[in-house]
Amino acid sequence: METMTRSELAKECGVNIESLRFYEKRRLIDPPKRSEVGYRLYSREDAARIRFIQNAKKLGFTLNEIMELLKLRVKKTESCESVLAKTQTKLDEVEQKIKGLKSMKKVLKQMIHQCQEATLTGDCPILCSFESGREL
Amino acid sequence: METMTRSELAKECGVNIESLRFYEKRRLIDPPKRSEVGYRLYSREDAARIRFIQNAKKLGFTLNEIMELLKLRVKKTESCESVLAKTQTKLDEVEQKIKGLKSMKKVLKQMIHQCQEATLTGDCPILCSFESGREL
DNA sequence: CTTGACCCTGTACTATAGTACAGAGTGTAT
DNA sequence: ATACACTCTGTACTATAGTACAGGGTCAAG
Repeated sequence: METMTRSELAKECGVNIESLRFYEKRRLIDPPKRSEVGYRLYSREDAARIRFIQNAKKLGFTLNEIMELLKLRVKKTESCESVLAKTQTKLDEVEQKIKGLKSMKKVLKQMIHQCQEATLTGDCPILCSFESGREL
Repeated sequence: METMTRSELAKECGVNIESLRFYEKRRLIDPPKRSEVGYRLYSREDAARIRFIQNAKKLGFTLNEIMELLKLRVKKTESCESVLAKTQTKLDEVEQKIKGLKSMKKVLKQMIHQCQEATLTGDCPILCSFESGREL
């Protein structure tokens, strides 16, 4: 089975080499197998997981939230209903985020439109139409 | 003109009272007017700005990014082209985030579907179909 | 057989975004 | 007039998410 060293994995995923140890400590990735002298040997799956973490981070999830997402992995020990409920909760969160971003997108487009029409009023469209919702 | 004290604004926007001072220091809000003895007097506009900051934070923007968003406010001193370009950049970022979240949404929906079909394979759909993109 | 590039552990430092607290002044309610 | 709730400033502490470094071991090339 193909394995990677720490620096290989770090390079492939574009993360700092120390972050791998950090994610291991934070239990976002399982402790990898070790070579005879104790070198970490990462698998393709570890690489996938690291990439997932990077992506989720860019989408504004915290490491704790990412852990929850990863734990949605279907474990035979857990009831289907429980996984279903948690997944639905995450789905709702994601949909809320999309909604918020779409509203921000609308405002930015509006600004571009206004700008192109050269109607420089000094008003701030971003504030004007994005301030509303208290809960996102 | 209607004004608010620090605690009133904090309560209205659901933020910690100290965060207001913090945002002022970080120049995310303008220093508010002061009463004769030096008490901060916030305007409706300050409240809108604080709500905007809260919303943008929930969408995964850092305070620096939020500052940039707020600076898109059309200033007469700045050329229309410059504002246009910056706004377009922000728009692209927002669209990338939406794309990423939609892909995550798809996976979560897939999981719910799989769960309902009771096909508990032990595979992790989240990892399987979200690992791919290196750049988001 | 040593030199350089890698690996190990533990610990310390950094940036971001708050949050809390001390010591002092203000404002009003009884 | 004195409690109490609020404000001010400055400074210190916290959590999150890394990032760097010291002191040591490993390994492959020359």
